[in-house]
Amino acid sequence: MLEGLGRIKVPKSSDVLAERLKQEILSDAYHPGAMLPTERDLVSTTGLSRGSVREALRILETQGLVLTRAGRYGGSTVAKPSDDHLVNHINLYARGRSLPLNALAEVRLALEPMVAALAAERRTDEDLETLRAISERIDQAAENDLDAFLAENVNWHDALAAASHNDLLRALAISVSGLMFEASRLKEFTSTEVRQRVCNAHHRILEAIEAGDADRARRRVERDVQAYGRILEAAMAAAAGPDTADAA
Amino acid sequence: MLEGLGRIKVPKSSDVLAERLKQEILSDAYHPGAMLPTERDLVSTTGLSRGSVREALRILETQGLVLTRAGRYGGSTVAKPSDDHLVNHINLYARGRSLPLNALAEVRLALEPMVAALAAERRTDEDLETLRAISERIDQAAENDLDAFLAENVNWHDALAAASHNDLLRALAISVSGLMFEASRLKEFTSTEVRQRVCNAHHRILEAIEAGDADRARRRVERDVQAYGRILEAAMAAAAGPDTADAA
DNA sequence: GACGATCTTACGGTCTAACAATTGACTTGT
DNA sequence: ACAAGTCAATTGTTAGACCGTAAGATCGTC
Repeated sequence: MLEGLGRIKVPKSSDVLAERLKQEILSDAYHPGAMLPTERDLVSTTGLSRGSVREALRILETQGLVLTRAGRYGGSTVAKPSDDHLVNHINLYARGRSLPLNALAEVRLALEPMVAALAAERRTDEDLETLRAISERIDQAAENDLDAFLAENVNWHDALAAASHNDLLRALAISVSGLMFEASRLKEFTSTEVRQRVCNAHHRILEAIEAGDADRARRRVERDVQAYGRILEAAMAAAAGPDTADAA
Repeated sequence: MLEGLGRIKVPKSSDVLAERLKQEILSDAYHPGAMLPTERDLVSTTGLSRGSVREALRILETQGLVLTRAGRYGGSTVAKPSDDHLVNHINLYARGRSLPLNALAEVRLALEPMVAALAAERRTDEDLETLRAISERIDQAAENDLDAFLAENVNWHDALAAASHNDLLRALAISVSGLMFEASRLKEFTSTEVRQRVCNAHHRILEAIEAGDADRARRRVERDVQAYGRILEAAMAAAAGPDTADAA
């Protein structure tokens, strides 16, 4: 008998087409904004049906490689995968697998200090202005408006990540922070005291970034993230049941 | 005239269906492995055509939320997004935007030390065995077999990331390391001397992980990654043109 | 000549109806 | 007991038609 023959995988036609188009797109030849052939052209050149061609294009669209518009002079254009796309996929991964909170906390502890260090080195005047404005809004909301406080807190971390001027790092940091803040909102553990500590932490971090002191910014964020993780975990344990809190 | 009415966005039927199914899937009600309705059932319950239903399912499949099999008792089942899915999307983001090498290096510098620290704390005996075996194979391949060396090097970092026992961190680390090693292969800068240094670095890191010393593992990986980044960047600068090397 | 309304047309968006391929359970034969 | 063949429900794929959209082209009016 023939050996070394595993299960024979018969790929779907749309997968094959999507893969080939993907290689074309990534292979330098296509610059962002370039037009792909129309669906009907692809039908005639590939010999596939229009349904299969459309499924292939839908795959590429989901991957963020292509953008499709209707109407005359519409069609599919090559695109750069957006930050939002990457963030969405990371969120899907995390939510779909219901990752434990401590795993998220660990990743965040890896990313955010680096974000802060780079932000201290590279922040523009505009970055600083944005951060200061958000920081003020957070201070004002800390006392009475919980929703606004949480929303602005997310904005603050977004702005900080943007100031790092590293797109990939920014997307990863935003995703992970967002997931953790979502957990915070679910647990509603944010007491007035905690909010005050968050404000103070922001002030100290912003100060280091204004001074351009990368190491200080890194250390302060590291401490802040660790503290936040501990608080959240304690809140989770308490919510799960006080009698099991010491099991870990 | 009516004001406050921006551009009216008319969503595609398949997008709407995909979004609604996605919410259902993520909303606890569905556990991985559960069956979705058949395409024709979805057609009758939604009132859409089968083509639109299939496009929606293809979106979910690309997002890794669903797995579809043909044949009787086939259909779409709920799935957890796999590591491979996430790695692919990150790679698409990085390649599609042709991120600069230093951005990748920075992210790697954030992730890998944390990987090593967690690996030192959590590695099982099996993890150690795998790492030792790969390390030996790398040593053997370092002298003569460049392809094997590069391949085993990737394996080593995969195994290290796995030993951290943090799925998200592992997926992120694998992606970024993979992208950097790809760049290494393109530039073919790996001289015998560099390879020897890589081997030594691996030995020192493995030693710290065997000892369970998280801080030492973190510091050693940090130093290693920084050194690797500098070497790669120098090689890239040299390849781009010796006269522009000092411009940075 | 300028400009707004209308027409034209090339494209994606959607639907219907069918047939092919796949696959696991069921049945049958020995 | 087991192997081969049959069956049926499901996805995979195709063909053809029509609708909706949007931007250029044309025409009419001032």
